[in-house]
Amino acid sequence: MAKTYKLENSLGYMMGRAARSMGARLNHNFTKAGYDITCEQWGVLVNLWRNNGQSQQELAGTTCKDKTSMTRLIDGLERRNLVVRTPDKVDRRQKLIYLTNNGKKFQQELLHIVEKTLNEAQQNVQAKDMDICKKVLCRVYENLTNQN
Amino acid sequence: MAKTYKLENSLGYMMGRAARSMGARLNHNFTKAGYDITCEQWGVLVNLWRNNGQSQQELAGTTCKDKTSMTRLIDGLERRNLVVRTPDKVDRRQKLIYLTNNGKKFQQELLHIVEKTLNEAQQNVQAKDMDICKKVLCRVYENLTNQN
DNA sequence: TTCACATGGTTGCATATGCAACTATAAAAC
DNA sequence: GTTTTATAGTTGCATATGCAACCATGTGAA
Repeated sequence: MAKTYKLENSLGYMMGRAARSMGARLNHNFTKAGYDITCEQWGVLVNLWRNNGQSQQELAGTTCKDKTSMTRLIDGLERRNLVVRTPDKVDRRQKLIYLTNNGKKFQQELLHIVEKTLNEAQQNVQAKDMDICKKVLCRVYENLTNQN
Repeated sequence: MAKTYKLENSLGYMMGRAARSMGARLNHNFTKAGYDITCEQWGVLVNLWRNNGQSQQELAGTTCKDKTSMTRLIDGLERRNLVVRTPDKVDRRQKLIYLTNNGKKFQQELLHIVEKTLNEAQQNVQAKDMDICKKVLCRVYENLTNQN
């Protein structure tokens, strides 16, 4: 409270800046490797590779996004022929999202690009410091979502 | 490399999630207090409070944004009568951005909201862990901008 | 002096996000 | 069984971001 506020040293500024540079680098590495895909779309695909055929709400939950965002991410993935929407026969409100053959095919290559990008990002960072950083980020998220 | 990739434990995912929740909470707290302003616009205002009359490029530099983003942030700030664009008489390519009286007026109140939000975010986080987290975030940003 | 190049800013297009309002369907209440 | 309420998804509007193309102005070289 007594300390002067400095934007460049503010948590929000530093998180936003680092997250933005990370997403940009990943997008860049995808593009460079010839994949027309974004880092956010990647997050959806990861979930589907582990558990194919989820509803949009489930995907929104596991990727921590709004259902509106998910609608549009899936629009994009469908346009790229990576997933398809299938109406659920039991609950006809739901649409289940399935990977296409195209969407299944690139799993390993994309994973490799992601790991390469993570290595770029984590250069000269000690593993224990990274662990602490992740714990703090996780706590910050919890603090701000459990409406305190 | 040998470890399995888990999205929920991935640096990019955790940074993005925390940054997004932070921005959302700040926007929410601004709105709740009756201010029609966003967290990104706040970043520009902070810079102007410290140094009024910067060019758009300068502002883009200090807030780590693209000049296109800055054009549109300033569009928004101008619509809200918080800043004005003034053509520079020396270098007529530049436009210098000045706070209006309106933009100067709310500095203290907005700062108070930001500090309150930071306190919400940092609950139950030890100061030394937060320092480590910020150092890591800073390093990650550096790793990804100095095109390694 | 003129031409090439660099710089500051804007615009168009694409992606991403969130809120509010809407439609359709399901489930609960009566 | 009908009415009410909840849930899944979409759409419109607003903000934010980045790339490429563009215009205007400044600068340096021939």
